[in-house]
Amino acid sequence: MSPQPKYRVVADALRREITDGKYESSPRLPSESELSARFDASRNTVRAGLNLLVTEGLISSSQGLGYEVRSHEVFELNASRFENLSFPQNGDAYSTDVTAAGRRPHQTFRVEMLPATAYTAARLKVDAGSTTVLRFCHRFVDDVPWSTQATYYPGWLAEAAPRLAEPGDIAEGTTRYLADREIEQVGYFDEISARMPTPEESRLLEISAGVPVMLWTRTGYSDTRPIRCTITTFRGDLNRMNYEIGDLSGRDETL
Amino acid sequence: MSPQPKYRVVADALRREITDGKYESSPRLPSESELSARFDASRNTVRAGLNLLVTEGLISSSQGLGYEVRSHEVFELNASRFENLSFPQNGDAYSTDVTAAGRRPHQTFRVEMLPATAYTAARLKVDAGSTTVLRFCHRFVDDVPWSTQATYYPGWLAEAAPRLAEPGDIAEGTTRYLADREIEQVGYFDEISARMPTPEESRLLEISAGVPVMLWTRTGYSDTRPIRCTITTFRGDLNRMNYEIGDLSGRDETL
DNA sequence: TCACACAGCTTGTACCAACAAGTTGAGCAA
DNA sequence: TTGCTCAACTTGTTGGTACAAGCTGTGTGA
Repeated sequence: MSPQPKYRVVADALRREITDGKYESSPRLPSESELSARFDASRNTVRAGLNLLVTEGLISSSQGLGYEVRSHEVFELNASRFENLSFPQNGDAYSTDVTAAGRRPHQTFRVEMLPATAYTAARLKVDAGSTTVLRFCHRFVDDVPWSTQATYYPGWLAEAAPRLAEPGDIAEGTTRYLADREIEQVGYFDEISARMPTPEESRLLEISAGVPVMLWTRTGYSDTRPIRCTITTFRGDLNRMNYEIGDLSGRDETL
Repeated sequence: MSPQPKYRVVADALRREITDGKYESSPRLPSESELSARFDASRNTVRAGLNLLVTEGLISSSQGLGYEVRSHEVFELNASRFENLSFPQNGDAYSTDVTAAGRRPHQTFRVEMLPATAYTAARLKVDAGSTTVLRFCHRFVDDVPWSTQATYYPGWLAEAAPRLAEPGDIAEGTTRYLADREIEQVGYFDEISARMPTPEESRLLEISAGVPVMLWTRTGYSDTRPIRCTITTFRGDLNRMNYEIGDLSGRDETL
């Protein structure tokens, strides 16, 4: 027999109750002192158990209010819809998607000139430290922070298309603007990874403990070289990315 | 002035030192008692700060040894490579990929009959609770648990292709086996999400605190309906998924 | 030389105490 | 009725103590 630590017993019992649906009617958990009495454990031990569930993303706590079972509502994100002239994705896709879902979109926007990091330099095939243009979006759904999107353009492209580096919005969309300068995106390379958020990301996305972020890096190519690199950061618990590949005539959309 | 809690001060200072590369030569952090003296804080407070970094995935601890900065080594996973007759992916792709990377692959395998969950039923377009065949793989790289892969086949398909439900391996690969029975996969639909692991997943993948899992669900379709649903679970910190879309002649592979 | 015990380090678990700070509702005062 | 104060709850922070348990090197005994 290896006796489980008491705080794990607490966590396991509560996790079981949660997955069994005990808190579906009212998501509020018993208070620390109630649990302390129930499990004959000190408040610290109960807190250790609760903290385990928090880092698992199962519950969240707020001072003065107590612990609650977290509810997810997943947002679908179709990533294989090709971005091109007839189907621009820049910003508009986000607005239309969110509006279509009956939610209210909102975003802030800024433009910066930055030296390329190792990560962006490798993808844009420019020297690390060379100048890049960053167009940065902070997006909200119903005033809840949803994602950040940082698109980096290589310096040579900003010279050929100077409005990229200007602070204002580009009304016709960057894809169209670039195409008018004979730079067309014909393919892209997507990378997806997940990790725990940095403090900066936690702040921007208002992420509490136990929620990972998904990182989606899309490098866009002309027929000869990379022309942009978009890094999108999502809350992992609220988003699901989709790719459609091949012939999907056997699929109807009523998932 | 809003004075930061002391444990956050500890976490911020150590996080800063880590990102500045102070522990690159030797990943070992000072002991709790040393940090306690340095920050003039109790051991409990220092532990709270360290725990924050653990849940952020930055460090890990082991009893008797101390705290260490975690190192990542990312494994690339090309998901857009189409699985079909000329390019089967079943199991073989994993082995060849891992071997190509100079690592040693190893996997365990089992077959089960299971009632469909809401999740698999919706994707396979069968009734929840109806019988499905699960073919389950637990995969290791250099004896480190790497991923689990659960492929569910609908009951009607298992009747048409009985070897799916038999415990043994299918030497020619399931894709070929199904094609010989005139069931060909012509398209698939991928869904990717991230969350913190369940205790079961932590156990199977030997995941410590602060590491999310990536869930990759691939539903394969024949020209008329879904024929399988594969749910792959990865360690988020060790894997990156890639998709190539469109014309990538402008991309060379030396990323 | 070799094997084992043990001291001295590390983190893990568990308890106690006290106060700070956020939330809510009761109840009083205008 | 309206608005405010405040008590009573909640979790958050910080300190303390004690012992368990894992790891490593020293040194003793065979």
